[in-house]
Amino acid sequence: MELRTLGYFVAVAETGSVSAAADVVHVTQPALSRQIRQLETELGVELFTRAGGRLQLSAAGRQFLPHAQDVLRRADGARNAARSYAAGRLERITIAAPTTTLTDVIAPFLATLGRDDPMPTVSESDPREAYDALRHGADLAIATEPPPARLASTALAVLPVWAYVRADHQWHDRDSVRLKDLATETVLALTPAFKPRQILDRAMERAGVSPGTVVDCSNPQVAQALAAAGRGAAVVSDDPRFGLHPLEIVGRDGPLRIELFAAWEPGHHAAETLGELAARLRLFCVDRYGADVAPTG
Amino acid sequence: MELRTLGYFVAVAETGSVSAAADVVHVTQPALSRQIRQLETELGVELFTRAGGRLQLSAAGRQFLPHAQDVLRRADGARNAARSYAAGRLERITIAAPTTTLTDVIAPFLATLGRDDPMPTVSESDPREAYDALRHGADLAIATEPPPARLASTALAVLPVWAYVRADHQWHDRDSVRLKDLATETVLALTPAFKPRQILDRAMERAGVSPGTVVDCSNPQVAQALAAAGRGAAVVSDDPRFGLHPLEIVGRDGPLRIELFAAWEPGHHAAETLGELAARLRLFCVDRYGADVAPTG
DNA sequence: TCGGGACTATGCTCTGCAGGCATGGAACTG
DNA sequence: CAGTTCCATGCCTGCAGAGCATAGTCCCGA
Repeated sequence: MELRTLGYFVAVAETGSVSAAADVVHVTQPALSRQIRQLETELGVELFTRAGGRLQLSAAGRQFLPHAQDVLRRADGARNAARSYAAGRLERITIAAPTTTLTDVIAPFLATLGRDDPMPTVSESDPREAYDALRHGADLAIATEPPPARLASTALAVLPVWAYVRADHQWHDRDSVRLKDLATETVLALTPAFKPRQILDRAMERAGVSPGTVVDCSNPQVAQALAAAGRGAAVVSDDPRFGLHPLEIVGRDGPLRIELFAAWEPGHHAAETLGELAARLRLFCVDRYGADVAPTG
Repeated sequence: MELRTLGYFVAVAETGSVSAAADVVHVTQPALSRQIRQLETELGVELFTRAGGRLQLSAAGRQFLPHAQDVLRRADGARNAARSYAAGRLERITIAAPTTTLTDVIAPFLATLGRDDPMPTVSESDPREAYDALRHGADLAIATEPPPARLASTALAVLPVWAYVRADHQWHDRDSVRLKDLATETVLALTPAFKPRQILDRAMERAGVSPGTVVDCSNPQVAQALAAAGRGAAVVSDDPRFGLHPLEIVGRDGPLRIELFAAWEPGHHAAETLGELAARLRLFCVDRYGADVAPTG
């Protein structure tokens, strides 16, 4: 049973005769006649009754017909899908990103996608391995490391690393805090696996500031919750919760910032679409986070 | 693109290598390698990336994979369906019957079918052509004529032809009426296309009774409605409506009766199932109409 | 750095099957 | 009864698909 054979069967069933169907499928009547018989033998079912030199769809054939038509339709669908991939279309897109980026940036961005856009799937990835995800099912990778040169990429945004304190904190009327001042407060930092923590550590090291009390939080929400409880300053890059007051953290080279990049395989069949999507994501970041966008292309 | 080819693609995609897939689909690695390339050429899409001697599903391939799997699954479904037809199973059944039988007998019977029974479709047919319907899509035909010998068949029931009169009619305390008495009342009969009318006409002729006033009604409900309006006696075989009072009509050879038969093609792939269904329909008629069942097999 | 192993691609060959042509046979039609 | 229409069968051919042998490529470990 092959698609060709099924097509023959459907043609004969629909035209009502082998001769007529032969015209439709562009083979000769004898070839078609044989194929139909072979199909019947293979399936073990009489699809047609041969009453009086003519062919007539049998009861079994009537039941089988919709199955055959269905398979052919699906096959057509698959072919068309392939054609659309060849044309650079993307039906579904898998986006790999670290957790924080996923919830704060990607998720709200996905909400802006329209019906014509690919159906998105997201895959949480370790920030260090985000670009590797492109080799294992992801179409677009978002990460905080600059992507390797071999990938096509766009810089999406430069986001501040915030120090969040309670509204009644002594810093509640300030917009920013210097690193060495921050070191005097209990720092509710993330574990070193998180980018904001790495940035904080590096900035402290470069500024020669020795950290004061640091509490490792496994999760930005926890850090913020502790800050809301007045237990210190949460250093994260998330959006603020619990009515916390945000402060920029000023280091030796200016405010602490975390970069965001989108990257994809340049050989991806829909590389163009991916580029457009990345550009839209960048604009989305501009809208959402103001002018803090990297000019790099 | 054939089912075989799609199977090859899925095997390679799922095993992750041509060599491994070759074992699965029982062809040699070179043959498989070529088939995959041909499929890619035909579809115009790179399904795999050939990075470093190894094959890796490309983004387009990842999108295409579910399509291919779907087609294969459906094809399997079709094959299984065919197998079940070969085993005499029936997924859907089309029952042809005249209108009255359809609403009064078949419809309530269908309500008793279970989930394992075939999904029924009914087709209203002219009583004279019911058996011809077997040649044009019907699996089971119900009719009032005895079926031709070449068909497999069962007698289902013998139903009375009723004379329905209003509850305040002069006959309201009688169970039956004789033909010649009926001829003194206005007879609300069906058009001659309906079996009850034919039976009435033949019985009158045989009894040598000349009919009195006869009103042709195109439809049993109309006849009953007129009877309910006190315009005469409705002669039909339907169930009573409007609280009408039923009378058996006694002719020369006893009460007027209408027979009901089920017939099907003896060569039908599910002839056995059809026979069982007909037997159940017969039992259903017993339950519904009492002992008025023909003993014929 | 080199050799072995694992994998894919390609050249060559062969076989089986699909399809074409010619023809026979059956049934309906006028 | 001849003509037409349709399906089946025999025979032949060409091609696609599959096998075998082998070359090329990459990775890994000694």
